[in-house]
Amino acid sequence: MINPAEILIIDDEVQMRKLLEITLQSNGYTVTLATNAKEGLIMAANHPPDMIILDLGLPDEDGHSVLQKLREWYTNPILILSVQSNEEDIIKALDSGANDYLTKPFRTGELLARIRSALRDNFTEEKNAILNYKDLHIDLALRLVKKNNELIKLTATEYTLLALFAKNEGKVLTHHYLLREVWGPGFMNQSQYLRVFVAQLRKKIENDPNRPTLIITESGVGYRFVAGDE
Amino acid sequence: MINPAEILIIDDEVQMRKLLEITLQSNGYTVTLATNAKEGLIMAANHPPDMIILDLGLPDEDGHSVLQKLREWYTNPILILSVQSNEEDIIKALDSGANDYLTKPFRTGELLARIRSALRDNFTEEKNAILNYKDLHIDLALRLVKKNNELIKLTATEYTLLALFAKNEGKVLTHHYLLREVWGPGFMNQSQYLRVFVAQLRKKIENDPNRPTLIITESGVGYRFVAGDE
DNA sequence: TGATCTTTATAAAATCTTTATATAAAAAAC
DNA sequence: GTTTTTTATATAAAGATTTTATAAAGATCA
Repeated sequence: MINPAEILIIDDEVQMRKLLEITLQSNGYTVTLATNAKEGLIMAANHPPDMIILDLGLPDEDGHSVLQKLREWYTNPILILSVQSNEEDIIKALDSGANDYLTKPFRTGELLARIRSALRDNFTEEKNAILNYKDLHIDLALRLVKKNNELIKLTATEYTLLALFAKNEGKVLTHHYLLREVWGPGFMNQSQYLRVFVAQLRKKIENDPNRPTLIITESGVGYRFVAGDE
Repeated sequence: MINPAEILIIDDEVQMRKLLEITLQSNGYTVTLATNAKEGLIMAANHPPDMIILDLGLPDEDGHSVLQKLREWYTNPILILSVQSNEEDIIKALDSGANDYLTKPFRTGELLARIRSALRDNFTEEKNAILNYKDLHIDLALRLVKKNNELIKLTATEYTLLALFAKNEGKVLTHHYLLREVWGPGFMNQSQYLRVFVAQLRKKIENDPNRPTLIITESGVGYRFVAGDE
């Protein structure tokens, strides 16, 4: 995961908070903690996390009420933790907008799996990367390239090549590597393809195609996409 | 609920099937039944439901394997039912793309609440939906399309395709994706269907079908529906 | 029967591949 | 160090191929 998901935990028990914090952090998540309903609502509002884990048994306010207040505006997943295992509580929580409901004590592995499941949809799409280099914008989700806010029309191959460059900003990519990734393993000695398509890309994205600043030639090796100025 | 959600149940036990069928039907869902893995996969492919309830203990194929095969193309919620309550099974299923996991015996009310929760996200989109692009109005609830306030007559397939485009405004949708969503996974290389129906749609919704501005061709990749000008 | 979907045929457009040639960079020779 | 030779790169443009658009005929379904 490139950007670790941020998870807000709202729970009043010290031990449970500690357990969750350690478990989630050691699995790569960024964790923020709230010890009661009021604090939790404020923290969620100030800096909306990617997911909330909410204990229903809070000292200062009924958990169901907290859930409802959150759902008035918060759209990311909410997972409920509770000692209550009676059906009414579960139904009420799920119908108030909770995405999942786990009863304490729970198994850590299962909790983590349910978190992954809940985050899966929201996370694959959202943080899907819009790359910005100088006046060049590459939206990988929309498959769109803009220069100075003007749409640039690229063919399928040109786009694949540019996206590959942009995802490896700063790195030298060898001819072999580029040919294999874009055209397939059977084309690894068709260096001429690469020259033709790099020239076409430069014509479309460079300010002065004769003096390229984005796609740099590394003679005898390959090409390098750079964002740094000059 | 205006259009009742269609739920496919894949379970080999007669009693369980009957219980689920009656419970779900009496709650307004449309239910289809499969008694084994093979049948379930075929039914899901032929007519993709809004949700699948999958029993992991099927006689003819391992449930985890069925889940993986479904997730290769099926994007709506999948809820797992199983007698297995061991952690490995739960984690494996959730990480393979299941949205929820319930162990038998389960409480009916909780099952229904979890179904509502799973369907909620997928279904709320459809309710609120009147999409306006330029002089084009698409009412997803009423299945109506207007251009310059005049009703446009679309066939079922044309409408499904246009609605899919409109829901993904700006994104490039690949041939495979469009064919799978509109015709089903068995039609993924019938690109000609797509060309025929895109041409028909353009004739009906574009100002100048020869110079389309709404449905843009991305040669070699797919099509893109755009609302932004030019 | 009439509407819709599927298939076939063909023209047009877009893209990819190849060729040719000019230019630039690196290596070798002096 | 300078010049020559060799090798690598850039680019336009022609040719080949693939992809797309569209009409229209045939099949299917209610």
